[in-house]
This record gives sequence, structure tokens and C-alpha cells, in this order.
Amino acid sequence: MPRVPELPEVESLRRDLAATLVGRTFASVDVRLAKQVLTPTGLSVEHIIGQQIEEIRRRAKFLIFDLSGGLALVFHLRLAGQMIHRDAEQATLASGGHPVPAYDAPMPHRSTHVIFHFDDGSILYLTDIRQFGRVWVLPDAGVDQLIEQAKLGPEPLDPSFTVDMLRERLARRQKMPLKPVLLDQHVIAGIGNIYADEIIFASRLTPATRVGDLDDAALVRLHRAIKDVLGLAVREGVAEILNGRATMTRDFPRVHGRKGQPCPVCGRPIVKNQFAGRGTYTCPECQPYAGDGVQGVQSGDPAGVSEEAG
DNA sequence: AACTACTCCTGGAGGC
DNA sequence: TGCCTCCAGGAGTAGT
Repeated sequence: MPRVPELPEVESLRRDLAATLVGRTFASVDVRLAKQVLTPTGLSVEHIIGQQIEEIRRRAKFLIFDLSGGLALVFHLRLAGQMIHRDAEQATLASGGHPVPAYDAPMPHRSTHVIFHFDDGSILYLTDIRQFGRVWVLPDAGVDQLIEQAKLGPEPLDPSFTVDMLRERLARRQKMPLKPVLLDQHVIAGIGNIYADEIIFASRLTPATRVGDLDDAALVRLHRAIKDVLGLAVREGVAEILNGRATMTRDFPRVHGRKGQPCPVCGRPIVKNQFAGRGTYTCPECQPYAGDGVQGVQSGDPAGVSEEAG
């Protein structure tokens, strides 16, 4: 199954690229698809040539390269962006993002749209079969502005993201179903469709559960699930992407992409349906109202949670 | 302000 | 086998 880069994938990529790219200096840049590179007036991508990568940071799904000359490169991989760093002999040093094309495919691929060459002969390929990803070339101050404009919610893995903060973030979305709220980057940053399903399953809630119907116990469960699911994915280094092909570890993801397979908790088949316009995977037994619309949530069962099944 | 619909893309899956 | 159609999916924007 194709995998869209979400917070854990971007964080893994950040960690790997930081190990191989910090200290490298840009020697040249080859932009093959102009729309993917955005620059404010007066700046062009050539301005990064001769600048050194000092630090690689992440905010939500944005990857930020801080450069020596007061500029920064900001990447957003969106649906299908992929970054591969190879040495002069084309041996892969670091790779991440969407697994298509395979990480060991010949580069540049026909969907490789931006190529960065470094002073040590190594090359960073930005490949994107959907062409939705973006790269910004910005002055330092412009990075803050870009992040500010995105009005991103808090980082869910930051220690400052507490149950109280979650409650406060959800307060203005009381009438909305849980799934689209989790996907809303303004509420909490970094969660995409795959991890939303995993978090909701781990919380033993349903995609349709109204945020306003969450009681304290459900909020605590939801908070723990966000931390656990994302934290595990970051710690495991997103092991389901191996050799550039999306596979699944034995037990992750637990429901997403597993239509018809047994639920890891109760053994009943996982069901796939559409919710809020997104492919949504649930266990009808552990998440009993999963297939219903918003109206399906019963007020007598605020969390929409079934009996503990193990 | 809150929410929905539409838009951008193309590999891959499914139908016949 | 091959041709055709349609879907996925983050996030910005326009419309209600």
C-alpha cells in the first residue's frame, strides 16, 4: 500500500537527512518542474548555491533546512513527495517519504523534479509522482512567516501537549466528528489519514464520535493514543517502508489498509468505508458505530466505546 | 468563524 | 492481454 508521509515519516526523514546532509554545501540546483519551487520576489533557488546546511528541523510535516547565508529551504512532501540522498557513486545515504518509486530505483526518476548537488559530489533527489509537494526558498524570517500562516496546531509529541491542551484544542470543534478534527492541522499538527485511523482505533473511539461527546476518560484515552501511536512510529523508524517498498510490520498499522483482515483485538474483520471523504478503516466490533454517519453516534454512549475486549 | 466543495496530479487497481 | 475509468489523498482556496 502506498504511504503518505505524515509526522513520523517526516521526523524519520529529518533524522536521517540530518546525519548525512548537515555540513554539506550546495554546488548546484536543477529544477525540472518549476511549480514545485516557490520563492519570494527577488530570491531564486540559485541563491542557495555556496551556502551550507547548518541544521535540519521539522514543524508538523514541514522539513526545514537552515542555511549558512541567512536563507532556508522548506519542504512539504504532501501526498507523494520523496527525498533520497545519494553519494557520488549513487549509493543511498538517506531516504524517506513516499515509497514510490522504490528507494533503490535509478535516479533521477522521471518524477524527480528537483535535484540538489553538493560540494562532496553527493546528490539530493526530490521525487514526487503526484507533483503536490513544494519547496520554498526563503530568508530566515520568511520561515517563521510561512509557519505562522499555516496556523498549525501544537506538536503532539512535544511534552507541552497535555490532556488539558488537547481539551482546549478540541473546545471549538464540539459539533464535529473526531476524524476530520484529527486531520485538521490547525487543531493538532502532523496527523494524516493513516495515523488518524490508528489513533481512533487505539482510543477505542469511532471516526464519527462527536468531539463534544468525549468525556474525560475518552479524552485521556485519545491523548494517550496520539502520543503512543505517533511515538511508536517515530521510534520504530517507520519500519514498514523497507527498500523503498511499503510493507507492514507484523502489527502496524493495526487497522489502516487491513480491510478484511482480523482485528488485532477481537479478531473480527476490519471494515473499510468512506468517512468525511477519506478511506477509513475500523473494527465494527471494537468501534461499534464506525460505519454510521454523524447521526449514528448514540448520546447514551458518549465515547462510542465497546466493552473492553482484551 | 465554521464548515463544505473543489482543485491540484498520476500510478495503480479494477472492470470488461 | 489491453484498454478504459476511477480513486487516493494534504492542504489551500473559494463559496455558503
